[in-house]
Parts: sequence; structure tokens; C-alpha cells
Amino acid sequence: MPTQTDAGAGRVRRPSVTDVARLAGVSVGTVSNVLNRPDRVAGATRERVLAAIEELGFVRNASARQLRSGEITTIGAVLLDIANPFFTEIARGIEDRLAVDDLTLMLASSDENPDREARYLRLFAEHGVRGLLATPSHGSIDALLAVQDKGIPVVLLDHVSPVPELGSVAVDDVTGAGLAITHLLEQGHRRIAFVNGPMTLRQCVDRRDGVVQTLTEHGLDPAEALVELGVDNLNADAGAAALDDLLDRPGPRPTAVFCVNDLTALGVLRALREHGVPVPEEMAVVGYDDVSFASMLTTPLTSVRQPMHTLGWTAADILLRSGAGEPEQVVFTPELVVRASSDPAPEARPRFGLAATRRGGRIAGWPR
Amino acid sequence: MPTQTDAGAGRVRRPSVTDVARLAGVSVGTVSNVLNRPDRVAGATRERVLAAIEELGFVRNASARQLRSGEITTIGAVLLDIANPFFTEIARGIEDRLAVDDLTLMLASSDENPDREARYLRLFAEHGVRGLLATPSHGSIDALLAVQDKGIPVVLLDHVSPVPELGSVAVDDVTGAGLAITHLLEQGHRRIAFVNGPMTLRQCVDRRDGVVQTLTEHGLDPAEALVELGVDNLNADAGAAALDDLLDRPGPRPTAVFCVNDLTALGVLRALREHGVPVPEEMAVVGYDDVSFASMLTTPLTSVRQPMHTLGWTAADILLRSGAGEPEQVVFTPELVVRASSDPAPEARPRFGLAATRRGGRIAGWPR
DNA sequence: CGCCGGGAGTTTATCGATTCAACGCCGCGC
DNA sequence: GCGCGGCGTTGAATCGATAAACTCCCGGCG
Repeated sequence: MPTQTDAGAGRVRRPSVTDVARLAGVSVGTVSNVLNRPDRVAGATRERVLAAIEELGFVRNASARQLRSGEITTIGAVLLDIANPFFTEIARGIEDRLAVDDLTLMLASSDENPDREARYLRLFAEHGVRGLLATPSHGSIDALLAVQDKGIPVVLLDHVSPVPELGSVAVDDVTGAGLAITHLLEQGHRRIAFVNGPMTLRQCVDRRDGVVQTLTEHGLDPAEALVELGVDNLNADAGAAALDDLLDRPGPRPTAVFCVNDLTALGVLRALREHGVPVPEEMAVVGYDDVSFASMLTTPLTSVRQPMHTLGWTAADILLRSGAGEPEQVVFTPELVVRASSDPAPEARPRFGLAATRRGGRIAGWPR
Repeated sequence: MPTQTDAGAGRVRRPSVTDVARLAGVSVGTVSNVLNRPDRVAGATRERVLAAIEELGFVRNASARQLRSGEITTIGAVLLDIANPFFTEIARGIEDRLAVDDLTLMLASSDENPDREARYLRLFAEHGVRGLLATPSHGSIDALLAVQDKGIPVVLLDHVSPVPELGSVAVDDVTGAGLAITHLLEQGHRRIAFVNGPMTLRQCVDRRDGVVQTLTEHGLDPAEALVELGVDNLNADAGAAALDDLLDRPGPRPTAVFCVNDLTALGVLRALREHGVPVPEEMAVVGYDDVSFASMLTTPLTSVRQPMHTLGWTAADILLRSGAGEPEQVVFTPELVVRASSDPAPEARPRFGLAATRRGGRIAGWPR
């Protein structure tokens, strides 16, 4: 039989240390000592207090605690989209790091909406979180700097900080796109389509840079070797539409498609299937992110894997160690995972690692 | 040029109402009035105070605020697995409902680990959250009842409450499984495989009940028409292994597979592909959850859709309206989405709705 | 015998915002 | 000329936990 609600007790107020002290026949100071410095209290007294706590169902009031002692156990994180597996994996990494120090994560999703992001920043600031992790949307760096000026350390997620005052953790998307293109060139492809998203997103800009740069390095003229296709949304339908567009075009057809993320690649695969184009024989496909289902498709998708869990873990770690005053800016190198969509006989080849750890100047005005 | 950190200001303490009051030349009471009851303050005074707030970069201290006034703006949610798209969608629904009332969501992931769950429950209780949403793991109902006894309303997510004291929101999995089986029977299948997970999970138990019940209703003997396959993990690899097992068995081969969730269905599809069994011609496949990628597979997957967003939204709504004292227990009916994996010529047919809204007894000991 | 030290526990100031009783002041009405 | 109502503001008490300062008591030592 389950614990039952006190029938009709009509409890209004949660018990406080005062109530516990009264019941145990000691002072509030002693109760506080039992909770925070148990060794300073005589055994018998401690037992009485613990019994009283148990009997009343006393729970510490985190607000009062925090107000008085300044000890804060909460970290805030504002992610672009909580429904995107990329960010969920990051959140997992953050959580795992925070659990080590018995801290809690307050998660929020801005949906790329600056108003929502600003609202969450305000709420987190009011709650006096110990630190803040954020995937900045366009132009919100100033707001984040303002938060840090108020004494709350901030670390950027999936975004290299443009200023030395902010810590950051990111993945080198230029290199990532380069890995994908190099792989396709090695497979013999000489004319490659690139399905890219809006250039207001940093990721799209960087990945395009990597594509163009790599082609040039291999002595190819991007104007000839590259067919660029733009989509507004980074989802599957947009990818399918882009591919329909590509197949309708006159001139020599590319033999490979590189997609800015896995969702668009999914749409491209679907469209190719509908058009009866075999993958990878007549058209190779490479995605980006390596989300969980990329390996589970009927044609497993070659993709550029980002160390999502590590990304979150590291961001939280930098934040927690930021008391030292040196904001770190870390950039990871992505790994190419070759699967059947680009190679009939794929072979696993991890190429993973820390590219660079750059230490910026110390954070001005940091409490010590 | 971005807002810069006050070079070397060495700020230690955040400004308080007292600081604002001093700068504006008024008392703290007036500052508080400006913040909370601006109409009671004369225009000129109000302007001076607002200017002082702006100049100091004053941010309200949520702890002090909450301590004194008891007003709480945070809701806690403990989900089974934050990396599972099913729960992420639920979180989105919760967030959307909370945004209406300007509340914040504190999200945590228990990973089916009772210790982790207990730890989060304690933390949330200490923070004095306004309410708690939780997907209970095995046997944690008592702990949740204890939390509610302490004055924090609780609503169960994806789980019908076994006691009338707790609100709950769930999906009727018996009916959901029934929809899937009925569909397969209508397609002419008379021998069906069922890939199910561990019976310690409520979902697995209920879905099996639905399968058996539906077969019986159609005059079939489950012992003959049903081939049961068990897996330990609800992921793709387990699904693939289960299918390999099935194809090795002697006797008449089933013509359809119903999977307890979409991930296992994904594995089944992959294994069928490897064995050269055409879908749906020689083997139809139906999944459960209708996660986002189910429709994007090269063979789109028929699946039982759960109203995930609505689930979260409704749970939050019940929680917020629970002040009235009547915990609601809502059960939604799932919808079958027919796609190519079970029907060569699928047709969209939404069948969606609220099955039942049952009102339990009033919550004992509720503050009024 | 008087003083010191230290263990055990109590008292009290404090954190920052809120709230409410009280107060000063002004103008209106009798 | 006096009182009264009410607006705008003030000052102090308050929320619950914490920690520093303090009291008390007892044993040991010079």
C-alpha cells in the first residue's frame, strides 16, 4: 500500500529549521550544524535532530540557503532547439559533467527566437545561476557579454567566441566539410553538388568555405566542379526539393551530393530513390552531424560526425573551472564516418581529436 | 563594436534594491513599488527609479523574491531519457504551455536510474518548484506521492496514475497496439510476429495486451497467429537480431511484424533488406511512436503515432490548473499512420482524439 | 585557587526583496 | 479654521538558513 496523503491535514507551510529545532529541543544553530557540519554536534543531539527532520519531512529551502550563503547549484543552458538530436546529445554531455559536482541543469530552448532567448537570459540571471551555456543566435553575443559583466560566467556552445572574454566550445566545420569533399574526391568524383542552408547561419558559411577551399587545394575550379543548391530549411523535404531541382538541370550531372546536415541528406536519398537513381553507384551522398539514425537507414549514410556529447561535457567543464579566470576556447575536429551511401565497401576509420586549445585573456572583473 | 567588459572594475556584489534606492534618492519600498505596482508611484519618481535601475544594471534576485513572497515561477520535469525523441517532443509541449504563464522549465533526465531520479526529486523539492512532472520509473510512485504530500503538485507523464491522488497524462497503449494489429488483419495477414521489450516496462505489457486482445476479438488463436520475440533493449540492433532469429525458425513464416517501437522496427527493416525480403510484399512492418524520421525512410514506416506534444502540453496544463484541487487523469487515444511499409498504396487517415477524462478525488491537504 | 582551553550549544546579524502599517502633506468641505 | 480623506512615500518587520560571535561548563595545570 502506497504512502498516503495525510487525510485532511490541510498543510499550508513547509516545515522550517525553526520547527525542527523546536521539536528536537535545540536551537536553530544546532540544526544548521547538523546539516552542514555534523562533526561539531554531539552524537545524541545529532540523532534527535535527524529524527525530528525525518518526522516533519523537512526539506531545505534552496532560496533561503542561496540568499544567505551565496552557494548556487544551478547551471543554465539555452539551446537553439531542444527537439534536434544534435542539441539533445550536447545536453546529455552537459548533464553528465554537472552530475560529477552535484549540480543541476536548467534547460531552455530558444527556437532561434531572439525574444525567447532574451527572456531566458533574464530569467537565468534573476535566478542567479552559477553559470550559463548558450548557443548564440544571430547577434546575441552582446547580450551574453552583458550577462557575464553581471558576474555570471558564460560559455558559448557550437560557436567560436568572437571576443576573448567568453569561453567557447565548437567544432571546426571548415575542416569537417573538407573531410567530406576529400573523401568524395578520393572516390573519383569530379563534379559534386552541395546542398546548403541560409548563409545567416554560421555553420552554413563555414561548411561552404571548407568545400570551396578543399576543391581548390586539389587543383579543381569550384566554378566547374561544384554545383550549389540552396535551401531555406534544413529538413528532409527541402533536401528532396533541392535534388529534384538538380536532376532537372541541363549539363553534366554531378556524381555526388554533399548535404549541410543529415536531415537534408535524408530527403536527398528519398528523392534519389523515387527517381530510380542507385546510391552510391550513380550518385554518392554524404551528410553532416551523424545523428543517431544515419547508420540505421536502409542505405546507411556517410556523415561527418561531431563529438556532441564531448562538446557538452567540455563546455560544462570549462564553465566550472572558469573560476581560475582564464576563459578557454576549444575547437574540436570532426570525424568522417564512411558508410554505404558513398562507398560500396565502407571501412570504419575514426579520425577524431582535439584540434586546438587556445587560452584567451583573463575575464575582467572576475570575483576571486 | 560589442559592449565591453568594464575594464578592471572588479565587481564583487550585484546591485540590490538598496543600491537602486540610494541612487534614485528614494526608499527601498518605493523601488519595490516601481517593480511590482508601478501605478502606485508618481510618474517623476518612477522615472528616476527606472533610470537608476538601468544605470546600475540591477537584476532582481529571484531567491530573495521567492523567499519573501512565496511566488514561484519554476516547474520541474524528470524525463526517462532526454535523448529520446519521444520525450523531447513532450518537453516541447510542456515548454509551450509554460511559456503562456511566463514560467520556466527545469528539465532533468533520470535515464531510468532510480538514484538519479530520487536525486532530482530532492533537488526540485529544495528549490521549491511550483509543480513537478515526471515519467515514473519502476516503483517510484511512492516517492512522488511523498513529494506531493509536501505541497508540490505532481502529474505523471506517459503513465496512468494507480492512485487517485496524482494527476496523470497517458496514451492508451492497449488500443494503440490494437490499431496496428487490426490494420494488419485488414491487409490479410493471419500470422504476425511481435517484437516486444522487457515486461518490466508498462508500455510493453500494455501493448502486448492489446495485441492478444485484438487477435482474440477477430476469432484468431494467439497461440497460432502470434509469434512472440523478446528483446532486452529497445534499439535497432536488438530489432535486427530478433528478425534474424525469426527467419531461422522452422514452420510457417509470418507475413507481418509489429514492433514495440520505431527503433526496433528500424532494425527489423534493415535485417529484412539484408535477407532480401521485400517490404511490404513478403513482410509488412509496423512500428510504434511515429518518431520524426519514420516518414523519411526509403521505405516509409507505418507507425502508431502518439500525440507527444499534446501529451506534454496537457500535463503542464493539468498541473497549472491543479490549484482547484481536482487532479485530472487524462488518457489519449493514439492514431495509426499508414505508410508504405505495410501498404503499397497508403492513404492518410487520421483517427485522433481524447478517449476519456476521468476526474479523481480532490487532493487531500491542498492549500486553498 | 585561579586561570586557560576547548567542546557543545545558543544568539543574533545577515542576505535582498516584499509588504504593510504609519506618516506627512495637500486640498476640500463645512 | 479645523478636520478628514487619500495619495505618495517611508521604515521596519519578515521570509528561512547560515555563520560568526558568544555563553556555559568542565577538566587540567601552574
